[in-house]
Amino acid sequence: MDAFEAIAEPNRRQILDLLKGGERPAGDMVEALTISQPAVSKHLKLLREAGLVRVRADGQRRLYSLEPRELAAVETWLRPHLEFWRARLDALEAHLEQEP
Amino acid sequence: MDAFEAIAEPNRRQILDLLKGGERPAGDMVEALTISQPAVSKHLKLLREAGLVRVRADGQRRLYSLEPRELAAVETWLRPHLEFWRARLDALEAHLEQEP
DNA sequence: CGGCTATATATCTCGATAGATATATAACCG
DNA sequence: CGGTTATATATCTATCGAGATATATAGCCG
Repeated sequence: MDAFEAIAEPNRRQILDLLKGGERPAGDMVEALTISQPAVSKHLKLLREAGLVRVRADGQRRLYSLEPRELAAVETWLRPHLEFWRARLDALEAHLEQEP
Repeated sequence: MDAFEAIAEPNRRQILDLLKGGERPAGDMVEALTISQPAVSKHLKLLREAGLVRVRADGQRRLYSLEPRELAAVETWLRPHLEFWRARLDALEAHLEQEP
């Protein structure tokens, strides 16, 4: 599963949002989400395989953290579109200023 | 279907990429992609419903163009993550410069 | 009108995904 | 060791998404 599919799922985006605050044990995600522990574990596995998070063991806990490399790939696709959009907005503004 | 799910599909990303070049008839997308005409039509419908493209009729053709409003929602989610990433890269660079 | 072109919709099938419950693994603690 | 906690895996089910083929709609042209 690629990064685009990975971030298409709301629970997974929420996990990534939590990890913006720094490294966190899997249990934190289970608490924060409204789905079962195994479901969270499965999402974490997908995020790992998509290269969006890293894990390290800490006793019986697993500490997850962001691995932003693959998110950058999303941005690489998205950026030209945002630029296209900004260009159109700029053109619109210029037009409006022409006839105020 | 929201914008995140919409851009998760490669054929749909390719359609959006084509439309960066400006308004285009549905037939152009059918030519460019390797899937059937009805499959393309279905993707176009999804993109319309997701608010990512607009259509207008031109005789028997339908002209599609980008509607970037919803893509901005993706950026809104993505941007803080990219900033998190940049902060870490900057920290790494600073560290490397410390010991050259 | 009749045929042709462009596009959309209907229907079906297959594979993938998300979830749940049950169970396994494995580290810690007494 | 035995129990407890934290997390992962197995299995099953229901739903969904993407594709194909077949068909409908609708505008154009002679």
